[in-house]
Amino acid sequence: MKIATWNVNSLTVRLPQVLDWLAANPVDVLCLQELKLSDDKFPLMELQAAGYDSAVFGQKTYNGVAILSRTPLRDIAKNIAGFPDEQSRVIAATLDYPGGGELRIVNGYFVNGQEPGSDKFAYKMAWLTGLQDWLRAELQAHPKLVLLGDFNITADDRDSYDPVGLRETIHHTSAERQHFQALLGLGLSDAFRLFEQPEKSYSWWDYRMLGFQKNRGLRIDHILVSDALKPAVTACTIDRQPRKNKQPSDHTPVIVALTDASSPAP
DNA sequence: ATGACGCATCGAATGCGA
Repeated sequence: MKIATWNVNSLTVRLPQVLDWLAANPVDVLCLQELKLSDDKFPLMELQAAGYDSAVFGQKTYNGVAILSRTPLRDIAKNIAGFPDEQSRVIAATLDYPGGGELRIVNGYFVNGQEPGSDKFAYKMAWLTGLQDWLRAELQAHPKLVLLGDFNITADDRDSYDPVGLRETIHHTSAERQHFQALLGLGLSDAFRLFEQPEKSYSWWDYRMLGFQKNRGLRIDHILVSDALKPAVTACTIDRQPRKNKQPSDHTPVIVALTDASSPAP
């Protein structure tokens, strides 16, 4: 099965591209971030016609997340239990795992943080701590779990086009990277780094200054798989194609492939 | 240090993203 994440930067603008992408890439699950629309504006029917059930946690103007799935979603949870939040940043759901048992999907639009030392950065730190505490329990309840989305964190220097020039700036600070490592410490693995990857692989490029054309990007969209799922991961790739569209999102999809069998292939 | 680009907000200029 295949699971993907994509920050679409306004689903209103990007819906045609999402439908085109799903037609060309019929993944089982697609997690979206930055819907920038309220639940009543969510294109439920269009996605249903494309074969996807949706769990939605929208918000007007900012944030907003959704999980699209070819099979029914249940036990939908919104935001981080125990961390009161005005902003719609997390949605979780459970589905049947083709190999047996069930699979928990946790889709997050992590806080940007703007600038170290700012109030927004403090919010990012608190949010990350809240996420970690909640995920510990989620992993207990759901051993087969995928945490994915727009993390707004580069895991290490390989994830940045300019790790030296941008050292300790937003998305590059040690504080953020320590939080990323803490998530791995819960029993999660960065699926992308389980495989050999091209150098300078990124998932986001600034709209300005020909960022994409010059490949001045960051890898900040991640897919983390739990220990129970790790043996089943067969590939993790970034699809740069949608970034070449007219009127693209500044992010592009990341996809993970899992074997359908509950035990790894020989 | 600022702006560059795109999206959202009622109607223009500003906030925000990363």
